Amino acid sequence: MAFTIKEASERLGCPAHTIRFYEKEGLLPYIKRDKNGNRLFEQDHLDWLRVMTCFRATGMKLSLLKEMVDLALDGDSTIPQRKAILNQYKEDLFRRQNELTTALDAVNNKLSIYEEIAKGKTPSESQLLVKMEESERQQTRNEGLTNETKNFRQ
Amino acid sequence: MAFTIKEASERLGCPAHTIRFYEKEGLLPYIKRDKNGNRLFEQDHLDWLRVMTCFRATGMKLSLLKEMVDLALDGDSTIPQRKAILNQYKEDLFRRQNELTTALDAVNNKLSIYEEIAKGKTPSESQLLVKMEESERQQTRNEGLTNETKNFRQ
DNA sequence: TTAAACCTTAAAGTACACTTTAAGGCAAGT
DNA sequence: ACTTGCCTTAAAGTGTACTTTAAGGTTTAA
Repeated sequence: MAFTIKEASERLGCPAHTIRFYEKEGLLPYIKRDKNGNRLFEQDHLDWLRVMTCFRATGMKLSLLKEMVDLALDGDSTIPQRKAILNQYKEDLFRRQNELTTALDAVNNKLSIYEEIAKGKTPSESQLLVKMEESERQQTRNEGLTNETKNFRQ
Repeated sequence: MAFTIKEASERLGCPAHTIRFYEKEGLLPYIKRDKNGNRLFEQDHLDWLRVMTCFRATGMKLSLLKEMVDLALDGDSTIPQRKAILNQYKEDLFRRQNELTTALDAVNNKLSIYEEIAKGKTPSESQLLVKMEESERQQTRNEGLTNETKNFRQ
């Protein structure tokens, strides 16, 4: 069974123009056409598009996807190269996971500081993101000073 | 104690030009200057820069960082807005975590398919990313056919 | 005193991934 | 016949975040 570009677009939640762009970039080889030249997508194309969307959302560049497609077109002998690419990408994914964890910690810390301020408590000096709050509470004291002498601490 | 831009750059692993760019965009208020106009960074600035780098690496846009800075400059009364921004961002982080998990699953699946191929096994029909391999093994059979009749399945 | 190694600014350029625009073909319904 | 709605292409435009360039000022060591 074959799908029109609109059906593909709807199924993937991906703009038709983007799909055409991907095909033009060589990321989606061997798309057939009907007698009017309209694209016909097979389920396999949708599957691969979904994978590309997934990899793109997590930081893989189009150029790397292109490399993988080109290697795949060259046959099984390129599997070692493709394995190397995916293992490298996997490292990237782990690094991103760590970055997300760090960012979540920072956000939660910031939010807890807001709670402390709401309760009228003084936040700890050493915490990340605390200084910004302190500077805010200095703002009234800073009024009337020149820019040069303001001691805003982000 | 104050740091030059080079010292700040080295401590953060962030190009000096990027730091200047951030200051110009209003993300780093109240940086002092020495008598020659050279920037002097306090520890607080480095701390905030580190937070911005952390948030940037996890998808926060500069425009949102700018909003947060501007709100912070307006004092404690803007804490509800900043809380809303951070809670929204937290949702983004969770979504990204899910996307990473999905991508890792897809990568591991792909890698396991490579193993199966190495062992000469036929990969399961229904698995994500399998079709690409199949199409590769079809390549030899496809030779001699026109582009139109090729049935490459990505 | 002059070269190296910093620093400054403004502005232009780059990378990436779309996204939009313009111009037009085909088929089905009224 | 003609409007609607789908499709096509090539090319230009956009947004984001830097990054590089150009031109020049200051400090320090040889």
